[in-house]
Formats: sequence, C-alpha cells, structure tokens
Amino acid sequence: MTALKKNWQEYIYNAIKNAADKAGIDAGIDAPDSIIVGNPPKPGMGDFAFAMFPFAKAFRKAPQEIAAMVVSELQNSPAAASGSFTTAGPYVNVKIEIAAAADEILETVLNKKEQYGNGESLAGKKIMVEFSCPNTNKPLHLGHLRNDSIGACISRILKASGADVMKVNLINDRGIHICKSMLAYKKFGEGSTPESTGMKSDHFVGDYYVKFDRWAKEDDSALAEAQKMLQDWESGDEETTRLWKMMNKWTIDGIEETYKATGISFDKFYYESNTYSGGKDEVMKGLDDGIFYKEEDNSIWVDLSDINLDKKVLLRGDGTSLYMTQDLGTAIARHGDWPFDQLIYVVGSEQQYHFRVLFHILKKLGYRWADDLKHLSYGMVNLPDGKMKSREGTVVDADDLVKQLAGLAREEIENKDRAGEVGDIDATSHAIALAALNYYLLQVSPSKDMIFNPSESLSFNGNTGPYLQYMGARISSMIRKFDEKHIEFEGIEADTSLLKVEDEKELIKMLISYPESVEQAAEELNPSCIASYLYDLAKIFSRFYHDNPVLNNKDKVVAVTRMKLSTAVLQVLKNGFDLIGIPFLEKM
RNA sequence: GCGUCCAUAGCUCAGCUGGAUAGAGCAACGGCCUUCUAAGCCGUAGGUCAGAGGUUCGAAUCCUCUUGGACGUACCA
Repeated sequence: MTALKKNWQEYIYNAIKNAADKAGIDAGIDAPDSIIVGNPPKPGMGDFAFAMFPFAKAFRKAPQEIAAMVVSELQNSPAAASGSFTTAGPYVNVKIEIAAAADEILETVLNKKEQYGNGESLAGKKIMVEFSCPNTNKPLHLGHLRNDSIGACISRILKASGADVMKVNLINDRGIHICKSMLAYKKFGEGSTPESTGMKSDHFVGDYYVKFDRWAKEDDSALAEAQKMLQDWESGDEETTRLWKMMNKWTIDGIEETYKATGISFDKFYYESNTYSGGKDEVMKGLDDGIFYKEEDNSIWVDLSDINLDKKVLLRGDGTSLYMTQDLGTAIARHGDWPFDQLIYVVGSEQQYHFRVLFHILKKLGYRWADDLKHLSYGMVNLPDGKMKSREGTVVDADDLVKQLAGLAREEIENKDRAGEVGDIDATSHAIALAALNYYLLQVSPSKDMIFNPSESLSFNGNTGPYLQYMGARISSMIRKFDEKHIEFEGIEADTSLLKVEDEKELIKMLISYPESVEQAAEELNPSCIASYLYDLAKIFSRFYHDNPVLNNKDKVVAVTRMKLSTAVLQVLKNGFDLIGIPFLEKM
C-alpha cells in the first residue's frame, strides 16, 4: 500500500467520522485501513473511488446522501490541498493532484533504480524453494520448463520482498525408472556414447528409456530385471554403480546445459542417491517408536486413518526405498543444513497427495518445522489435442522448443532488416526466445492447467514477452538519442506540472502501484500478477508514446519531463523483467 | 466411491480482500508508417461469467447443490 493511498484512506475515514459525529451517530468504523480504495471504471472519472454503501446502515441514509456529506467534509479538510473530489451517485471519486505525486514517484524510481519495488514484508525470513527436480533418465520437457519458470520467478519475488532465499534442486537419480534406462543401455547400447553418436548427452540417455519401454511391452521379464538392478544398486554392486555414475553424468551434464540456456540456477543440489538412506534410517526409527508398522512381507507402512487417508508403504519388503522414503530423508537433511522458516516445494498438482502425506508423516515423527512446509502446486501443461505423452512422442522437448523459438526470432530480425542494428544476432534471438517462453508460462496462474498452443506461443505479437521487450528497446533507443543531443537540453529541468495528458497520469499511477504488484505476487506466490502489471504498463506507455511526441517535442521542457517519465517507466519495466525472466534488450 | 483443483468471448488467458457498463491477446473485418523501432497504434464485431439456489443494498468473486473436466487415491517418481 502506497503512502498516497494511505493518505486518502485517512482523509475519507476522518470525513466519515466527522459527518457521523455531527449527526450524533457511530459510523461503525474504527481504522482508516477498513476504508476500501477502489478504482473508478473510467480513468477520466478520477483516480480513487470510495463506495458509501457500507455506511448506509449506520447513517440510516442513502449512500448518495452520505457521499455528498463526505465531499463537503473533505472540502474543509487538508485533503482539499492534494486533490479534488466529486460525488458520483453512491461513490466519492477523487482526482489526485498529479504533479506532486509525479515529482515524488519519479524521484523515487530514478533514485532507487533496480531496488524500486523491493519490499520488506519477508525481511529476516529464510525461505528454501525447491524446484525443477529432474529425473536422470531423460531430458527436460515443457512441463519442466513451467516448473523452472515458476520456481525461479517465485524465488526472485520472495527475495525482492526481503526474504533470504535458497534455491534447491533435487536430482532424482535413483529408483526403478533410472534402472530402466540403465538396463536398456546395458542390453542395447553396444558401448556407444554421446560423443560417438554426436548426441546431446541427456537425449542420448532418454532414448534408452524409450527403448526400455518398447522392450518391456514385448517381454514381461524386463521389469523384473530392472527390479533386480535396483537391488544391486542399493546394495552397492560395483558394476551397476559404475554404469549408474556414467549415465547419470551424461544426463546431468545435458540438463545443466539446458539450465544454462534457459537462465536457471540453484544454490544447492540435493541428490536422492545421498538422501534416501537417511530416509531409510528415519523409517526404521519410526518403526522402533511404534509410529509405523511392519507387514508380513517385511514392508513398512504408516497408517493415515487419523487424517482420513488410507495407509502408505514407506519401505519395500526387499528393503529398497521409495519416493516417500527419500523425500523424508531429503527434508530432514535440508532442515539440518539450513534451518528454514519455510520450505516451498514447487511440484505439479498431481503430487498433492504425496505432499500431504509427507508433511503429515514428518509431523508424526515429531519435527515441529513440518508446519513450515508448503506445496506450491501448479497445473499441467497440455497440448491443444490433449496431453503430452512420451510414449506417443507428443512430448515437447525443452531444448527443441527454445531452439525453435530462437530460430523464429532470428527470422523476424532478418525480415525487419535489423540484423546489423542488433549486433549479436544469436544472443538477441535467444533473449527474445526466453522472453516469449517465460512470459507465456508465467502469465497463467500456477494453479491452473494450461494449454500450450505451439503456433500461438511462437508468435511475438500482442500480449507476449517480446512485446514487452520491444517497449523496453524503444525507450532505450529514445534515451540514446536524448543522450546524443544532450547539449540541446542542457540546463533544462523537468516540470511535472506539464504532465497533463491522461496517459501520463495513468503512467504515474502505474509506477506508484508497482510495489503493490510485487507484494501481491509474493503473498499469493503468483507470478502472473507481475506479468499482467507489466503488460498494462507497456500498453499504456505504447499508446502514450504513439500519440505524444516525447523527445521530438517542440517544447523542450515538455521533452525533458517526458523523457524523465519514460526513463522511470523503463526502470520499472526492467525491474519487472528481472522478476519474470525477460531479458532486457537495448536493441531488437 | 473418496480427496484436491478447475469451468469467464470462436481460441488462449486476466479480473486484487464482493462494488459503477466483465477486460486483454489471438483469429475476423476496417483504418494509421516523409517525425522518437509498424514486434506498434486506433476502431468494428464477439459474453445468460457452466446451471440452479442462497447470503448481501450489491455476486464472475462468498456458501450449498447439480453438471462437465483434470489430477490423485501405486511396493512409479
């Protein structure tokens, strides 16, 4: 909440109080905070709107009449100096004096620079964010990209709100599915390597995962062999371990390349292969303490009837561990490494049950911090004709997608004849690709499933990341030209009282509300707040810039003032870009 | 069956703790480049906010039910 809004809440609050006192009644409100600040439906009607409906009961009067009383109170108060107000039926609409607000916000933005928008709401909090968590049996696909975008963005938003954030990844490098690709390679690989085939190493491994699937369809013994391999692996069999190490490295190397290309990074990597045994110990301990129980086949279970759930297996009869086993171990290890105030798991909605159970078990085991765990569940990415299915080859591969986007961006640059202008065309097209991708993935609220429409996501027009980048590039271009002509403008000071156009006012208001967007995004763990904010800001600027000469203005004072406004808009765009993962481009 | 989530324009999505005439983009149609990058700007058309009740001065938003969908309820992760 900005100071400006707070002031007006106060003014309205006092006005209502005074009116109530005069009428000898109790207004039924006790704090300025309780006054709701709205926006009038049309910009021309004012900047803030206050509905009088809630006070009708206390006053025993029609809201229209109360509005009139409030306005007359306002006229005799300090509020009169900072704006004007009218009744609009049951509403009191306020038009703020823009020059004073503009002066303040422009100074604030231009002084704070990349710090503008950062808040303190989470200051002192240690928040760990887990995301990505790839399996080491195949390369990343579109689903991972959504996870990565959300996880990375949430981390930045929390940091911008003052939290101490630790980004962690959990490499899923053990389990039956890993053994499947290992087994297929052992059987069909014939000693080939990523180098010998010239393939990206994670794709190389992924192919064997597919091969296993095909083999298992024809031969029932395949699965049993994989099971056997898992036992070998957990008992430390040398040959299996060697194969595992080699293939894991291939996959992880390949995935790291994808991370690098998509701008994803982590502060710490956890590996299931390290944490699963800690989880096993924990399960054994829980068994001794009578929290878990053993079945006849030696498997270990937890009874969850106390939270209206069934029972869940924690350790197989043959002693090998499961997803749950290692996740217990991982959580405990993490809290030991870095005692967090909150741990956010960015994981798909299909695992809601898993996390509910995980948190509950940790609580049963007596870990108080179990209450600080949160599953940030996000929806699936589907294709226009349904789901992505690896077996049917409808999976959208992450590397392919990024490459394809960059290719299209490059074409676009060439078509516009801007190849010479942009400098490094490869870097530029890649940056545009990332903008398109991240914006596309983040403009949708995480909780919702989304449809990935290839032709639409490959478009760079309209409500897209590249549109935002384009606005940034145009403002940058203007600033360059302004700097070149600096002699012409020497000694000329900006005068915000000249900001009279409606769009200028809108821009000022947008600048003021940026920190609220960030705060809201942090509170709701929803990046789409910032995505929509940025689009709104860019859209208004675009219209303003189209209709009103800035640098080329005949009046040099107006030119300087508008340049200052534009520079502030650019700063806020850039700050938002950093959060959403849109690379800023000086030229495009 | 039970649990969680979802349903807004032809399509993809916004819509803040309930507030004035529900907004964008894409697709369609029509305008605008001798001036700051046309990846742009402006306009036209397109809606029973799945349906029915309820709460309220006031509901896309809150509650209940119904319908439709997704996901889960694995000794997969």
